[in-house]
Amino acid sequence: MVTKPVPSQARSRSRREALLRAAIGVLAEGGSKAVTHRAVAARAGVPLASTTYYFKSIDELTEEALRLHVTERVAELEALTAEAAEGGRTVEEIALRFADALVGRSREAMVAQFEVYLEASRVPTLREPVARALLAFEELAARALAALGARRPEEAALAFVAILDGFALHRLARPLDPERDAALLFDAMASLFVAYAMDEDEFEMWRARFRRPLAG
Amino acid sequence: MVTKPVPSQARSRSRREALLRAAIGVLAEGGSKAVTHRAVAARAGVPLASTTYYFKSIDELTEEALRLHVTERVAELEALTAEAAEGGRTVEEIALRFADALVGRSREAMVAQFEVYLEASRVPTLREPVARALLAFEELAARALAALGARRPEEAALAFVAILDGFALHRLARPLDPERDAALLFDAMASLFVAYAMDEDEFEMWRARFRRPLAG
DNA sequence: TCATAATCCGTACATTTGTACCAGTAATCG
DNA sequence: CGATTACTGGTACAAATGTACGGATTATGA
Repeated sequence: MVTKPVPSQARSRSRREALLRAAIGVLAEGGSKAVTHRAVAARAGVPLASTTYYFKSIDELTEEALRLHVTERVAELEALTAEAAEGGRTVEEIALRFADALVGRSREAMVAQFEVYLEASRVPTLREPVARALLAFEELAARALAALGARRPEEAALAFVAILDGFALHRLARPLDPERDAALLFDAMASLFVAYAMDEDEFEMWRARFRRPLAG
Repeated sequence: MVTKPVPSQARSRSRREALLRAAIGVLAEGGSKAVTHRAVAARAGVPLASTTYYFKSIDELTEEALRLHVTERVAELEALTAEAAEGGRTVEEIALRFADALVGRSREAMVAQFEVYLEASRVPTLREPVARALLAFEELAARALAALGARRPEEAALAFVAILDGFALHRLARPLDPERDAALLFDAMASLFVAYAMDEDEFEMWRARFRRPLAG
């Protein structure tokens, strides 16, 4: 049994998946130190031995769970991208949908996503799916920005995704009033829209104001 | 020995601190599951028993290490805030210093900071120092923005800190070319500056462009 | 200087955890 | 239907880990 094949029986496949989802849940609740065979098995409602039957080690289980999580994220986002491309919506609407898809998830899902980011900085195998996920996020933003004639839409897209993740991370670390938080995020997104929609000359003109020294 | 007092001897205090710093290092390298008594003691170069002598449990050790980390961060930032308030600098210079202080740290320090954010979403004791740290970051940004006559400087500051942390998080998860990354971040910060420096009316005028529907 | 408290550190031990084992059951395929 | 394979799940056990213990050493203060 050098490499474990994908289970052939339906019930078995669903068990395997249940284990992966349980692992995400445990991770979000208690952090990576809480992800043990026993905790995952208990949450998935399967016997302990199932975990070692389906996965070579606990690390492999965790890693595959994280991969599944980002892969599903990408699929969602790709569906949304296709929908946005149909046209007939305002940028603001798209921005809201976009923010919601990226950052309007359950606390659990957001914690898991950020755990993936951090884990990717340590585990090379996770970098590729994480990079794909970020790219999918950015592509959606870039598409909307390009349709608007924004300056450097691909680069602006990086800024959008960054500010969304930044807000989400801060919200986890320091919860604010949800309505205020949403309003602030929306305002920040609108601001980015405005600045990136200018052409280079216009932008440079505004920017010159910030090259002057400040009075203390 | 219900509560452990602060050590009275100098050597002892420095050992205790060495343990806390070692814990941060271990955490950044291997995640929270790597933070064990033995790993921390080995990294700090002290015997295993020191860890239980100074700390009631491994969780307490971890938590205090994280608290120390954010507290030091706040102190750095407060020093920088004072320096920025002296005047005679351009906003761009301040922005660069600000970005550097927040996000230009070692990979290790950044990973640790984000681990704190996630841990704060689970451990209530961490919320207060994390909130103080975020506030310190935001205050520095708000001060510069206010000096510039920016619209709603406190709210704009939230956006700045969010975009900085977002970029930093993405950089960890998916390293880009460092020069390109820095240029993108700088451009994004400049864009936010521009948008938040407009007055409400001007901003609304620009924003109207984004209320129109998009062509697919 | 002496007594008392603080600190040190090797070691022991119970608990938790990862992982292997294997007898049994269910599915699959010829 | 029979045999072969896939899966199940209880249990065992070695390794890692958290934590306690207690005697040796060092600082502190009267």
